[in-house]
Amino acid sequence: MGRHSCCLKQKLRKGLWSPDEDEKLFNHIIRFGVGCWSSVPKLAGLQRCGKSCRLRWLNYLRPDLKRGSFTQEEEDLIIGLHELLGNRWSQIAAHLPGRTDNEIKNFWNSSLKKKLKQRGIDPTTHKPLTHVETAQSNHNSKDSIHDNILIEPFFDPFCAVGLQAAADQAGANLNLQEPFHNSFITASSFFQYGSLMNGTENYPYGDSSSNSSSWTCNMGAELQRLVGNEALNWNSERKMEPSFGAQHSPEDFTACFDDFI
DNA sequence: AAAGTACTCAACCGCGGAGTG
DNA sequence: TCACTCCGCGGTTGAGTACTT
Repeated sequence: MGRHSCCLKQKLRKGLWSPDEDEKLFNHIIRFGVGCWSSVPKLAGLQRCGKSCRLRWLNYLRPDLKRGSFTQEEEDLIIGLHELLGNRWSQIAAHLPGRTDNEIKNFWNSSLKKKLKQRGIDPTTHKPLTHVETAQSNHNSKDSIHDNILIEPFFDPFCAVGLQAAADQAGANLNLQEPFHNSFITASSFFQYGSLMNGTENYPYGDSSSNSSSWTCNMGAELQRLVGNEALNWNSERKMEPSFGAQHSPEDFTACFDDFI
């Protein structure tokens, strides 16, 4: 097995993506879709391997990404799903529209694990820690001052995403996320939401005024509904569909894209 | 103000599974 | 069945930034 063959080639760039590279990749996928990831770098004129392009697209450039800090509802959902699914980040992400597995994984490792320890809960087993472990955890941990800091997008190909982040920051119930999604779905049918959206479109997302505690009270039943047989039948696991399908025309996307800029 | 420490998050790495010839 | 390629996932790393001393 070993290293991916595309990474063995010389002169491939690594590290952070430049805005120019982002633009090339974004424009290429707008026009032609993904197709074969291994051919994307060459066709897009990038000195990157296909894996790198895929990761950049999925974690940053995808227009359906939700930006900004995690809401209390999302936080509760992640904790509940983690209890059921463990470190299956892609499956957890499938239940959080607009969030990536990488984003959730980072959030879990940097913030949620500590929060659970502070509450006396073992983040691995979700069971109460021993008194010694709890005391140790409380002694070593501090409240993260970043918990309420909004992550501002640097390069946001869709300004609506930034608007949603602003709404989140202000705590206003502007619910920009929904029209954002609906426009993509109804105006162009461009995205293949597949399992990502099925069964999740009725979430109380975007309703920042909703009562967090009451939502949490219903979380057990909600999780059962969401996860359903997945938690019990690992053989039936679903995978996220690619965001782009070859059947969509560039014009569809461009028209849709223009609505948002 | 400077140095040290802690934290975040984008990106990479390595592995396993699926598909194909 | 085997060899190979490609894709996707989870774990890990390291640069940049924020915070503390």
